[in-house]
Parts: sequence; C-alpha cells; structure tokens
Amino acid sequence: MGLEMLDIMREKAIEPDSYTYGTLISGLCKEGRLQDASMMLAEMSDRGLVPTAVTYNALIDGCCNKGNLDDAFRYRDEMVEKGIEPTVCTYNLLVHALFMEAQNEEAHTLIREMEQKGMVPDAITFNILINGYCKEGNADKAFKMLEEMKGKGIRPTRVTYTSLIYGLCKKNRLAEADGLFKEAMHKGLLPDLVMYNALIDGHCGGGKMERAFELLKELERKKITPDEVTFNSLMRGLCLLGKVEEARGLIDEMTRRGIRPDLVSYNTLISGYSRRGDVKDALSVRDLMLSRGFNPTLITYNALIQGLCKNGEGDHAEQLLKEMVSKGVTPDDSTYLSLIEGLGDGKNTRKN
DNA sequence: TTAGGGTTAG
Repeated sequence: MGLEMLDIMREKAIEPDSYTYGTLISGLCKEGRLQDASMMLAEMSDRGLVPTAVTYNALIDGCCNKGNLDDAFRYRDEMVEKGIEPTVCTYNLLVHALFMEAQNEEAHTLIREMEQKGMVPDAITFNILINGYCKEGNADKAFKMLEEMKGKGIRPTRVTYTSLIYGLCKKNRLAEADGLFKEAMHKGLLPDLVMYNALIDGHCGGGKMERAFELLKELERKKITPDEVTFNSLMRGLCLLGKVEEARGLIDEMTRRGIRPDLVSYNTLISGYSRRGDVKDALSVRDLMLSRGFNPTLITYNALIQGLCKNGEGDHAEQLLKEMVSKGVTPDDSTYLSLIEGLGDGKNTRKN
C-alpha cells in the first residue's frame, strides 16, 4: 500500500521527505518486509535525507521480531556511525530481544551500557528487566527492580504487575501472586485478560484447579472474554492431574464459545495422554489435529515418542522418528533421550 | 500522522 503511494508522489513530482520515508519504512517493518524497508532506507539516503532515530528503531524492531539480532545490532551501529543517538526505545528493543533469545548476560550488559551513558530508563525498560528476571526464575531480583522503579518515581503499570504475578507463579508462590493481583486492583489498575491468564496458568501449574476455574468465572463476571491461552492453561492443569478426558472436553467447550483450539491445545492434550501412557489416545488427538489443519510439531513428536518409549513400544517410536524427519521436523536432544531410554534394554532399569 | 513492555504446549 505504502509503496504505491510513493509511486504516486513521484509521478506528481512531490518529493517525499524524511517523515514520509520514515512512515513507509515503519509500515514495511511491521509487515515484516525488511528487505524492502532496507532498500527504502538506502533510497532516502541517496536523496540526501537523514533518517531519524524513530525510523531506525522501527527497523531494529522489525529485525528483532524476526529473531535477527545481528541485523538489529547492525542498524544500531549504523545509526551511531551516522551520528544519530540511540534512544531509550532503541535500548529497550535490543534488551527485550536479548531476553527473548535467552541471552540474559548480554541483556544485562546492555542495561549497564545504557546506565553508563547516563540514559534514563523508563517504565518500559523496568518492565522488560522485571520480566527478564521473572523468566529466569529470579522473582526476588524482580521485586528489587520494582522497588528501584518506585524509588525513581516511576509508577508500576499493569504490565509490571502481570510480569511479577507470572514470576511468582513460576515459583509456585500462588498466595503471593493472588495478593499481588489484589494489590494491583487496589491501586486502580484494572486487570485484563493477560493478567488473568498469567494468574490462572499459575494456579493450573500448581494443581489448584478449583481456584483456576473460580478465576475464569471472575473474569467473565467482569465481561472479559477468555481466549485460547486461558483454556490451554486450564487444559494443562487438568492434564497434570491426569484428568485428560476432562481437558479434552474443554476443546468442545472452546469450540462452543467460538474460540478456536490451536496447536498448543492439541499438543497439551497429546502430552497429557502420553504422560499417562495412553499413547493410543494421544495418537487419536494427533489425527484430530491433522484433520483440523494443524501439522504435528517437534513438541507433538517428542510427546508421542516419549509416551511410546515409556510403554516399551520402541519400534513404533523409531517409526515416528523417521516420520518426523521425512516431514522436515528436526529431532532435538529430548527426542533422542527418549529413544535411548526406550530402546535401551526395554526394562528401564536406570535409576536417578 | 513513524518506535518499545506482560500470558499457553515437551
């Protein structure tokens, strides 16, 4: 769309300015068309137009979203070379991307670089850091950052609370998570679906299904519509308790409500059955997912192979290994670990 | 009418 606009401008001999280019580049980045965005950046440079930090940030964001951190950092270097100072947003994008790729050390290094430059972190910087700490299982450090954030006069947002709730849940500190949820509401932050999902998932992971379903009712009372993430968590919780049939029933419940079960839904069920040793049922869900247009993934195959190996059906597991490879799904360590255990001597004599 | 943060499957 944007590119046609540029052609029209050219025909009418209207010279696009830096802002126009920036808008177009940003749009292309959002669509994931980084090659086109890069060409447009070159074109604007040829015309003697200087991109702004915002334009570079859009490009960096686009690269990060594709998991291409090398290019993201290249753009950062390029802007520095051109004398365009990276902004807090630039750092936020890069730090966030590093955490997403589990490159936590590098993320923390970048934060230090930011501090050394005298840049002032904002609420989003803190949220990224807090979430990073929560993801690495360091809830206490996350709460230290919360204090630091408050000390700098930056108000925690709903996102801050969601990350902290998630971090506490990850550590099975469910009562504290509930307390924090109340605290957020008390501070006038209205909970949204993501916040509820984080809390529900926590309770599901801890086997507290009664509380999880209570939260489902609560969010519906507030006219919030649950989504596939909500139901996938509930299904996982039930599966962990061995209640896989009940979990499977939620697939119908979702459909009834107009929520489309996704890949995660099916993989959750397959794992549930496999964990219980019911590989036949697991395979039936595999067929179901296929019939609904979802291709089995590495997670699907790993669950099935693990289930088969546990049942001593190593031959069938090997068959699935061949199948996954032929379908272009690359096995990983856990695939082979299952197979080694399953094919060993068939008696599982290994002790931990 | 240019840019950034939170939730689900082994």
